[in-house]
Formats: sequence, structure tokens, C-alpha cells
Amino acid sequence: MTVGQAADERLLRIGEVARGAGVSVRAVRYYEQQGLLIAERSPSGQRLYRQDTVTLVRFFQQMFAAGLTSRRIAELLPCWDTGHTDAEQRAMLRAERDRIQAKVDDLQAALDRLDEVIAITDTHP
Amino acid sequence: MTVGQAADERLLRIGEVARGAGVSVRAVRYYEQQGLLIAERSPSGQRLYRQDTVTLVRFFQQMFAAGLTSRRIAELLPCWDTGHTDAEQRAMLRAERDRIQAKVDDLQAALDRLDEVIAITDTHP
DNA sequence: CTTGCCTCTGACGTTAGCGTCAGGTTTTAG
DNA sequence: CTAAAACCTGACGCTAACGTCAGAGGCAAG
Repeated sequence: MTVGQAADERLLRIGEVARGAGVSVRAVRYYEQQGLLIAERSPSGQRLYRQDTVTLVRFFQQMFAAGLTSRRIAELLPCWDTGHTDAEQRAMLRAERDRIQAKVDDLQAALDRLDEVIAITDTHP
Repeated sequence: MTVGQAADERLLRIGEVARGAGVSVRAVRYYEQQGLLIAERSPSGQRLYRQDTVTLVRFFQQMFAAGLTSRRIAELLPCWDTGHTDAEQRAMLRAERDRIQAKVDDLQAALDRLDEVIAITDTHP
């Protein structure tokens, strides 16, 4: 039975990962440099990634958008790789969550102020 | 009647504005350089601000936190100075509001993912 | 074989909102 | 009067996530 073996998944080249995740090739190399990704190498030295790397890169993008640094993401990677965390990691998780929540509140307040101005300037040509 | 004349408001020096708004003196100078603030000058060249400048600076902070650039804020300043806007400004206001709303949604999604991980790692020592 | 696209490793460039240092004047407290 | 505190104008530094360019190798198609 050679069919259905997940281990036979075709590995992806960097360009495929980049296009799949909607980022640049440069970004993918950068993630590796920051310790977020580890790639196999072909005999000629080209990077080869597993297919789930695309999902992982998308996840990085989401965390970046939330204001986490690549360093922080790297420190927290074990959390969803292994599902296990130590006290320090749990503290970081909560700190990030609180920070993001605070940011959401700030943005919401800014949004309200802008809507205020929009309402005024719309009725007041 | 010299009492109660708003025009007699004591003008503030840059340090007072900075402390009042919770920013650095450097930041206030930077805002002026970006066209966000205009200061009178004392005979010796020191900047003098009206008291409502403190409120204005706090407003700048809020907009910065929402991701607006100083350039954009400068372009939109007439909106809440005069209450009047042209079509271009109204478009910018809506664009910024939509961008912030999208960012709020992104942050909320990231928040949900983090809470997910937190829930798992809390029940799964 | 060669054309064209993909990939590689450096390494410098960019942006925004300030921080910070230097070197000098001004205002204020005592 | 004097010393500290505050202010002034440059001007370079900083950070993070890449962009971009240079120069060179790799790989499938025709």
C-alpha cells in the first residue's frame, strides 16, 4: 500500500509556500531566519516545506497583524506544536491576549470618534 | 472687566503640554514639524500653546494608536477644526474607518485563537 | 543547448514616530 | 547673582518586517 501514506506528501518549494499563503518569498526566508520555520533542503540546497507550512505561515500573518513580534511567536511556538506550556509561556499568552484586548478597545474608541466626525460632516455639507 | 475673558488664557510652554498630554517634549516638537500643531513664539523663541492643545495632542495619540499616519491626520485636521469637508476628505474618513474596522476584526480573530490556545494549555498541564 | 523561470546567499534600503546626545540660550527659584 | 531646570536647533540612532538589488546556480521544456 503506497497510497494514502501522509509521509509521501509532495514537499513544496518556497515559491509555492509564498503564493499559497499570500506572502512574498522574502518573507518566508525571513521567518526561517527568525526561527519560525525549519526547512529541509534538496541536494542542491533549495528549501523544501511540508504542505501544512502554508497554514503555519498564514497563522504567523495573523499573529503579526495582532502585534506579536517574530521573537514572541517563536517563544510561543511550542504551545501549539506540543500543546504543552510552562508557567512563563502561559504568562506570555495572557499578556499578549490582554494587550490585544486593550488595543481592540483603543481602536473601538478611535472608531467611535471617527464615526462621530463622519456623522457631523455628512449632515453638515 | 478683565476677568472671564477667554482670550486671556495663559499660554502653555511645551513641557506643560507634554506632561498634560502624557507624551514627550520631543513628540510635541515632532507634531509641529509634521504640521499637526502651530505654536506661537515668545520673544526669545520658545513655543507657546493654547490650553486646548493638550486635548488635541491626546487626540493625535488616539489616532496614532488607530494606525493613522501624521500625514493623514494633517490632511484631516480641517474636518474637526472647521467641521467642513470636501469629497476627498469624506472619502478618506470612510477609508480610515473601514481600515480600522477591518483591523478590529483581525484582532478579534487573533484574540479568539489565543484564547483557544489558553483554554487548551490551562486544562492540559 | 538554451531559454526562461525559480532559487540561492549576502547585504543595503525603507518607514514612522519618536529617543537621545551635543552645545548653547532662557527662565525661574532661592 | 547663581545654579538648576527648561527650552532651543540640528542631527544621528533605533526597531521590525520585510523590499530590492547583485551575482550566481539549478531545472524542466523545446
